[in-house]
Amino acid sequence: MTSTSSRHDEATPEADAEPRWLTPAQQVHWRAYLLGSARLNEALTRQLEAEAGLSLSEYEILVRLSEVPGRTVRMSELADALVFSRSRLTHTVTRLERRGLVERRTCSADGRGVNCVMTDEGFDLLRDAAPGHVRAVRAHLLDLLTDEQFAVLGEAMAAVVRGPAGIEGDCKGQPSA
Amino acid sequence: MTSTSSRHDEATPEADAEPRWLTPAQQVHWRAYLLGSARLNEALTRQLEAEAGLSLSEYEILVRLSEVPGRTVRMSELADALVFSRSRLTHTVTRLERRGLVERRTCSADGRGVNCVMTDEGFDLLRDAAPGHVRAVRAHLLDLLTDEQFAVLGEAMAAVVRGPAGIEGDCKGQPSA
DNA sequence: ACACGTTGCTTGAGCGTTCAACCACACGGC
DNA sequence: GCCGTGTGGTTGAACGCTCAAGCAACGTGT
Repeated sequence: MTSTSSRHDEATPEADAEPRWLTPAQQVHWRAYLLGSARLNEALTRQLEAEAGLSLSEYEILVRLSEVPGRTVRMSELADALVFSRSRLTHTVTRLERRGLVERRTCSADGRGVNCVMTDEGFDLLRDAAPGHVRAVRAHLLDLLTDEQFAVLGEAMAAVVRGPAGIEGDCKGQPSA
Repeated sequence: MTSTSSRHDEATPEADAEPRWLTPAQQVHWRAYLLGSARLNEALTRQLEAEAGLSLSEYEILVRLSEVPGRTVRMSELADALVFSRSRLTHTVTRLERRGLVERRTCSADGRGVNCVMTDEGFDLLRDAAPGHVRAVRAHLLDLLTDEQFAVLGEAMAAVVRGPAGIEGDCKGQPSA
């Protein structure tokens, strides 16, 4: 998928300074990445859904909230930290709020701002959900890799996060938008 | 996100043979993975959408079709190869068909089967779309990594695809379902 | 004090994926 | 021949995300 190769249009004559296709080896790795990341995502999503009734996004929000004193974070900060669009965060928090895991509180000191506060229920749910999630991460990723491999993977993805060197259009902050 | 750490519940007394949390280093890598894969996906999705009006799923289907003689693949094979649910494939192919990029043809030799055939239009579109996609893959992934790193990444993800050693519940075939 | 642009968040429509039925054909036993 | 089971594929509702529009409060200039 998402290829990159072509049996129809081999290496083009134009100087191969900017190669049009991937080498076979690159293709194999690229496809492995696509497949693997899809599978991993799916496995974690299912596990969380089954054991805690949470989506990954919801889980990430709860985790973030649990990490700060007061379990309170402003919507915009939350969105930036998780690299969610504001709209996405609004929708997801609305769902969490309906379930009583989180509360909205208008921000003193800035009438526009909204603070997202984790309730005790939310905290308890996260506490119960976390071990299973960690187990899943281990089972589907960590335990399958050597420490070496995992470290390289982490560094590689960190490079991806940093993004292409000179870009202006789609670098950081809001998911490009 | 998706943590794995806890400032509230340190190492539990129970033999730490099965550690409950990730080490700080592991956390860093894990978060990098989550962020990076999200970003990469987004970048590629946007690029394809903008330049060819295709989603990644649609693109993958076209690629697969373009790779076989006759540009014809049975729905179920397509689903297995791409690791799409059957339903997802049906919907996506329906959209592609409406745009004239693909045709459905009932399968001789098995009345239930349906063959998915790429039209010339579909092929032309893919041909036009591919270079831009490859460029994006390079810009957002390949060019940011050393060959070493990319190779390790590929192998690591291949291990993920293979999955946990002894599982019966959710290994291959249909996305677990 | 007031208009203006900006920032923070929400809203609703549209789209793609999932899930749970569901139909249609194939293959086996009888 | 005819049921029953299994397989291939489709359908429609629910759900989550995106996008574009909207509203409300801040801040600045005049």
